[in-house]
Formats: sequence, C-alpha cells, structure tokens
Amino acid sequence: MAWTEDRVATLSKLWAEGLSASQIAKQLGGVTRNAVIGKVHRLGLSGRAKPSRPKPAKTQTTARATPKPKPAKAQPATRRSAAKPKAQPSSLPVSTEPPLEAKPLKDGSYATILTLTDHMCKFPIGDPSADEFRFCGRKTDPDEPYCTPHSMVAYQPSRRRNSSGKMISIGPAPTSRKRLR
DNA sequence: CCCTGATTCGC
DNA sequence: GCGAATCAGG
Repeated sequence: MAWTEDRVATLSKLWAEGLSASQIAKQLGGVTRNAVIGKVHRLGLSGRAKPSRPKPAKTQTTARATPKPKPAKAQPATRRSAAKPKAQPSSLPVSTEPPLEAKPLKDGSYATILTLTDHMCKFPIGDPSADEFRFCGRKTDPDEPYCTPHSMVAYQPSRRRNSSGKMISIGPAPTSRKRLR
C-alpha cells in the first residue's frame, strides 16, 4: 500500500484527532501501526498532545549498533512470586477453619505479613481484614509456600477423599503443582 | 499481557 | 521513503 495523498490526508486528520497509531492503521487498512507511526514521523508531525517532554533521549542505540550477540537467552521463566493464597475458605463445605492453627513464633508473636519470611508457611489464618489475621508460620520445605500439612489443604488435588473421609494417600510432596517452565 | 508512541536501520 | 523490529513506558 502506498501513501497516496488522500491516505496521508486521512492519516494526518486522524492523527490530529488523537486516534492512536493502531487505530489509524486499522482504519486505513493495509498498513500496520508501525507504518503509520513511521509515516507520522516522516511527515514531521510526531508529538501531538505533549505538554511537556522531558525525554532525555532514548537509550536503545546501543542495542542496534551492537552486533547483537544473542547468546540464546536462558529462559523467560515467568517469575514465580510469593504465594498468594487469596480468598478465605469461608464458604467451604464443612469446617471453616483449617486443620492447623497458626503457630506462635519463638518470641510468642504470630507470623504476619511483615514477619513472614522465606521458609515460613504462608497459609493464611483468620480474616485478612482482621487484626488477628496471621499466617501459619511453620517451617516449610525449600521453595514451598506452605508447610506440608497446609500444602495438602491448599493444593487439594482434584482427587476425592475415600469414604472414610480421609485423604487419599498423597505423596510426600504437595501433590502436583510444579507445572510449567 | 495488553497497549502506546519513538527510534533505528535494512530494504 | 518505507516499515519491521525493537525499545521504553503505561
């Protein structure tokens, strides 16, 4: 697609109207937003509503100028952030209370969002909006957000329980959850 | 992850 | 001149 005069006219108009490059591109058809932006720049009408422009100059020249080694990136690996138990089990079938209560720390206090550390079970205890809210705080296995018992309730597999109500023997680990990556 | 505009550069 | 690729933000 070539930039005919009328197309450029349309481009200018839409751009002036504040439409985004992709919007304009879509409307014009046959061009990508990059093309639009490129053209806009070439036409010299880049900045639209730019009150201030403290742009200290982009720093991407290096990437371009450099031969670009591209050593095969290690791995995207979606960052696994700290566990977020979220929502309280207030609407669970039976007991609203988890099998395990929070365990006092050595100093007698309880684990809070402030005192939770790496190897402490992050299983939430109580109402998150309440002052008494705390975390289990027990020791956890490396990498695990919860202590073993809490892992079981937290990651209750889609597996059922047996008739006696007991859990089906799950392996030592918190079940299957280390997916992905 | 979606989107934005900005920039560079091979064509 | 063109626009894909890429960057930097939101």
